[in-house]
Amino acid sequence: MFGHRLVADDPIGVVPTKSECLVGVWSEVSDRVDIAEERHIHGPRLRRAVPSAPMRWSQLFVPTLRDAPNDAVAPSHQLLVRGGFMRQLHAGHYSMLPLGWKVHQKVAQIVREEIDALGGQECLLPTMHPAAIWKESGRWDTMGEIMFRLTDRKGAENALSITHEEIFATVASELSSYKQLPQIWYQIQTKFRDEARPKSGLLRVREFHMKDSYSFDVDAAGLDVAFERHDVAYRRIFERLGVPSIAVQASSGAMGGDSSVEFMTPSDAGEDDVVLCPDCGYSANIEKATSALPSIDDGAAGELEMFDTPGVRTIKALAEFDGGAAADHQLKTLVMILDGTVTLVVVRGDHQLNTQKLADVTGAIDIRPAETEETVAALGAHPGSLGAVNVTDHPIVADLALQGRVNMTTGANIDDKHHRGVSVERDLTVGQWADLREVSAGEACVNCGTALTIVRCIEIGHIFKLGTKYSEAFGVNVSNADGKVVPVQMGSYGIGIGRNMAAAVEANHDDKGILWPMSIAPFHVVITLMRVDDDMLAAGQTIYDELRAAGIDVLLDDRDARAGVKFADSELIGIPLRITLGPRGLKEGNAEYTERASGDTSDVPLSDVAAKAIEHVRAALAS
RNA sequence: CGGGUUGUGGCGCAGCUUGGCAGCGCGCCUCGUUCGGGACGAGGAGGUCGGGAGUUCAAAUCUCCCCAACCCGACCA
Repeated sequence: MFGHRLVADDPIGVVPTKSECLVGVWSEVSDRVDIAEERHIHGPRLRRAVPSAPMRWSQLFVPTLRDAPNDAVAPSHQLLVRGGFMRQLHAGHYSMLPLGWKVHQKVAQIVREEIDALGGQECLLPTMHPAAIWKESGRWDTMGEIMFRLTDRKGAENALSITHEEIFATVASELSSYKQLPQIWYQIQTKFRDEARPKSGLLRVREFHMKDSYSFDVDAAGLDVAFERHDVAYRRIFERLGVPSIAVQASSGAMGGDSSVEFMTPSDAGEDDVVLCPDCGYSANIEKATSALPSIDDGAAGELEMFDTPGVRTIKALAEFDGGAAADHQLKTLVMILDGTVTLVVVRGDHQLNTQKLADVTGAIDIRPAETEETVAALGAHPGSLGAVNVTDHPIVADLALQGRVNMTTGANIDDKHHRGVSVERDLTVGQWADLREVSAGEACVNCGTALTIVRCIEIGHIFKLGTKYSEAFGVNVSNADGKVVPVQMGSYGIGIGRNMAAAVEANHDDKGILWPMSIAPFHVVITLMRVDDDMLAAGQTIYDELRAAGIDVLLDDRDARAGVKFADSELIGIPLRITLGPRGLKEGNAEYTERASGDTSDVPLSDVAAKAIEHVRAALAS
């Protein structure tokens, strides 16, 4: 009775040694005697080498599932749930189970090592912030609904951390001299973002760990160095994580600042489109990408003329209409509401507006298409007959591709009537020219003319040159070498830990399960016992001890289960190496050595198998 | 926020049309036989059928309201 309570109540690792227990109690829990003896014999040495408790699958909580939950679609989502790495609490919030947390910590540790290597100093800042600090930068208002806000008992407003530019800037306001610079500070800490639509398991969540680092330099040249160092470190991180990465030009969005680079990994589960030139290497997020357009001969500018177009409501219909015009000779007029202001956005008939580009060039925060009633109120006509000709009471933003175009056709702001002979610069009061159109696959690269491709990607990291936006808001000033007080140049750099864990699965899986890279595998090696008897346990234990002593992360599959179950589980959870001990091989003095990724299997003498695995793991980790 | 789908034991599902004992497969527990690729037999445990209200002698099933999750879109660092 007492013995059973011990098993139920005591977590692995605090089991008393045999000598501390009453004789007889332990006979009821014989497997625990093995653990106790192991700790008794090897405890001190293991404690130094590997601080964690011995890992026996029979004692591990790894709730694997034979079927994926039906609401999981992305491979990483399915496999991380099926493999017992995590469970969902509610939309966008996941509980990390022992296996999942182990991987998460390994990912975080790789990131930590690489940021340390570039001179980063780890900190930990609060996750709850007073509203005042966000009001100081202006982002209390501009961040919108993405920020979780809560009110405390005194009625004071607070925010949960979405990012930490403001908070690090307040810390940095203690900097006073260029002699203290450069500084790079970072943390690996929880972020909360009230995403409109959490999805795909860990790929888009509302609560997650991020490594965010911040650089502080006296001048732009210093910022360039910090940025470049992060660029290099990030590439190394993704390489170590086994996640293929592409660095692309990106929109800075709500971060502000001069320029930013995103790191992307190709995946159907992603949410971003990346424009790539297969020839010269041009790469940009579609929110930023441009392309070269063939020139169009419009002939000589004609006169503005209104004509009847009964029932014509679309670009396509006008192109087919007798007396109409091809789509690339039409103007598409989009009525948008930018921060409450009705704005006409004009692009070529066959082009699509990219709203992020519109946001970037106008600085607008809240952008939405106008409702039909708003459109009619503003222009006097319904969608399908809209145009910007002679409109002066609303701002007009036009795409660069329309500069110099003449003889264009567009809606006349009277239902069932259009204008032809439109000279864009003559007939439209364009307040702002900007690159607004979204690149399509097959268009020519701006650098080399090669046809561009578009690839779906997951954003796995993002680095920003912030400049002085936050240092000016928070008074982060230092004296430079000339004795002049200048605002510090800041950069910020983010990697989502859980998202990279998921991205690693997206990039490394097969029909049987996950193929973890050695660097972040929950265990490097699993020792699979085909039968759980004394001989087998003893043989497994010997190899286990050897691997543990070498610092290898090893799991002993001592479960009383059939071979197929053990094989399938170890393949599902993706342990890179498997040492199988079976009665046949044992009789001959051999173990079976299997690589998860290739499936290659060979017989290895029992006396050599641990050494082979150690060498294998070390080689994999060193690369 | 708009559109769509789905909520029934831990996971996967049937039952709902036509109201009438809450079922199946996997998993779990016990015993036995097995044991190198997700065994077999026997016995067992486990469910306020997402929640509330209503209709009815009777609701998983019909009606109304609400909630949640997922997918597409919008949005997004």
